[in-house]
Amino acid sequence: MADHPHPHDLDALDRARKRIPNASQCEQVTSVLTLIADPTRMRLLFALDEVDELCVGDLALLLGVNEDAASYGLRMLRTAGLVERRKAGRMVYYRLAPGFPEPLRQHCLLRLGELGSAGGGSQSEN
Amino acid sequence: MADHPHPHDLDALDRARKRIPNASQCEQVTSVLTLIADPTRMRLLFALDEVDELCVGDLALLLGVNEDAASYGLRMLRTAGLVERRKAGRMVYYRLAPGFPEPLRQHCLLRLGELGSAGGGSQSEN
DNA sequence: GCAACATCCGTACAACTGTACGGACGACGA
DNA sequence: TCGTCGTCCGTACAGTTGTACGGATGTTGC
Repeated sequence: MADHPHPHDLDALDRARKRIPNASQCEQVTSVLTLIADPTRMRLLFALDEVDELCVGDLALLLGVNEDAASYGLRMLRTAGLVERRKAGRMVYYRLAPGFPEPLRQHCLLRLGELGSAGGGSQSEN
Repeated sequence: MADHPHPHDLDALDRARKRIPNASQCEQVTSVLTLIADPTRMRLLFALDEVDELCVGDLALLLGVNEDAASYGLRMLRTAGLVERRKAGRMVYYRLAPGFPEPLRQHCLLRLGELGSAGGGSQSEN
C-alpha cells in the first residue's frame, strides 16, 4: 500500500489539523472507555449505580461470574478511579466514585433503553 | 478462591437484580464503546467531526498513520454504522453517520477539555 | 493458636485485536 | 490497453487482555 503521496483536500486537512487531539491525549480518554467497554465491568457499574454499596461476593453472585472475575474487574475500575472501596472487617464494599463521568452513564442507559424497545433479550436472564 | 457460598446483603442484591442488564444486552452497548476506545479510531471520529468529509489518504496523513491503519479503522467504524462513505471516482470520502451517539461525543469532548486545563501534551504534536 | 472465611495478588495460558504485507478491484490518464 | 493511483481485503504475526489456578493477607469465632 502506498504512503499517502500528497493531500487531496488541503483546506479541510488544515482545518482539522488545528482541532483534533494528538494520540497521547486520546489515550487518556480511551483508557477510561476501554475499561467500561467490557460486559462484566459495565454490569458491575450498573449494579453499583442501582444499590450504592455491595461486597465482592454479592456482586459476583449477582452477575453470575466467579469471584475472581468480579475482583479483577473491580480492581481495574478502582485503579482508574471509577469506583471506591470501604473495608469493613473481612468484607470489602464497593461503590461508584463520586466523580463518575455522567455523559458516559447517560450514553449507556440510553443505549440500553433503545435495546429494550427493539427486541434483544429479556431483562431477567442473569 | 471460594464460590460465593451465600449472599451477605440479600436486600440490596434483590434490588439490583431487577434492574441490571444481562450480559448479552451489555455486549451490544460495549461493542460500540470498544470501537471508540482506540486512539486511532477516536481521532478519526474527531477529524470527521470537525470537517464533515475526508478521504482515507488525507485522514491517514492527518493522523500520522499509514493508510492501512486508517482504512482498517474506518472499516470497523463503518461496519458498526458510526461512519458513512461516499465513493467519488477512485476516492472514498468518509463522514460521521447521522445517528452518531451524542452523549458519547459529549463525554470525549469533555474529557479532552479537562486534559487541556490540567497539563498533558500540546495540541499540535501530531 | 487454629480453622474458616472474604478478598487480593502473581503467574501461566488462551482468546482476541491491531498491524504489516501481498495482492485484488475499480477508476483515471496517456 | 497499459500503468498508476486510491482503496479494500485476506492472511500471518505480535502484542494485549481476561481467566484460572495456587497461594498470600487480614479477619472472625472457637
